[in-house]
Amino acid sequence: MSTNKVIKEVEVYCREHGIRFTDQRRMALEIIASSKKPLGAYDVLAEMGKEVENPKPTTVYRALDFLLEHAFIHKIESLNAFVVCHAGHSHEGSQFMVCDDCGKVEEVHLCHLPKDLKKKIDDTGFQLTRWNTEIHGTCNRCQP
Amino acid sequence: MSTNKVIKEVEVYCREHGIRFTDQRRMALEIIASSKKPLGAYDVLAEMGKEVENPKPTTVYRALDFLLEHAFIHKIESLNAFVVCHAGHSHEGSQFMVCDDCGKVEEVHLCHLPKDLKKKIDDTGFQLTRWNTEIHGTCNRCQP
DNA sequence: TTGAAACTGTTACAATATAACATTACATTC
DNA sequence: GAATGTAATGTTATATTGTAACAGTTTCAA
Repeated sequence: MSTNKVIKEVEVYCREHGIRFTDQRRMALEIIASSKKPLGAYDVLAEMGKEVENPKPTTVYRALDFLLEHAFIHKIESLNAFVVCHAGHSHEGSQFMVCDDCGKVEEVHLCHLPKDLKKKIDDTGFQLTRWNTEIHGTCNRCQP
Repeated sequence: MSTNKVIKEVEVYCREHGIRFTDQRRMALEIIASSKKPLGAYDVLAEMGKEVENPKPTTVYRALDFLLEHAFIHKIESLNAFVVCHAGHSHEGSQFMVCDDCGKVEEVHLCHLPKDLKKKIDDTGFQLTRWNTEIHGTCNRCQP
């Protein structure tokens, strides 16, 4: 999905939900959506620095928090890095394939937990709010 | 499982596999195994500081790297913290329930990926080496 | 017993993330 | 359109997490 399309969709979503999609937030999302690989917060910061004068970490983290909160982006915890969400719908869980060779990440859209895991969780009385699976390995293109 | 039992098992495993279970490694493992909650690297460092003179981050991270490599401990990526592994066998994937209230973490021992996810991965030609699922929510005890 | 590999010591620093408080913009109501 | 409350931003400083680089020591096996 093109960066423009992502931005447009988020724009619409925000308008419809009375959420403020400010310049900083838009800029951060554009940067992340344009990248082929997950970006760290300080990568985003550096990119923002090309457009505005001397942005601060706080600024970036605030924008990231906003984007995460509304699931416009996801955090890849094992990389401390962020990717745009292409799901087009909200979901409480995510799954990613992370290539340790080229660094690219692909989201797997099976937005559900396996039955036996769900059962085990329910059996313990655990009330889940969100979950995340990160699968490391080597992608198709990077194999010998 | 008691800390002592963990240590004993790891001792045996290391002896049988010709791996060196040094004092620093033992100390780090004892500290993590004794904790009811995941510990950050600097928590471990602080604990080590009670037993030896002024340990350094490098020391802790080396011990942690060793313990992770042999899967005696796991890293909870979303917390930057470490827990002992109670599986008693090696496994390429882990699943954790993380209580955002009390901070306790429980490992779920369903050491396999769901079929449909495995299929999707295989279909893309991705070669997986390891995976990790972190489930956040509220544990039984912390619910109203 | 010696040579290679693994482990440890030490110093410095890089990378990631947050706290605290002041200021500005925005939307609502009077 | 002025007053007011909330959300967003600006600014400074600092906390937390993690590595690099190189020297010294221990261990184990040939």
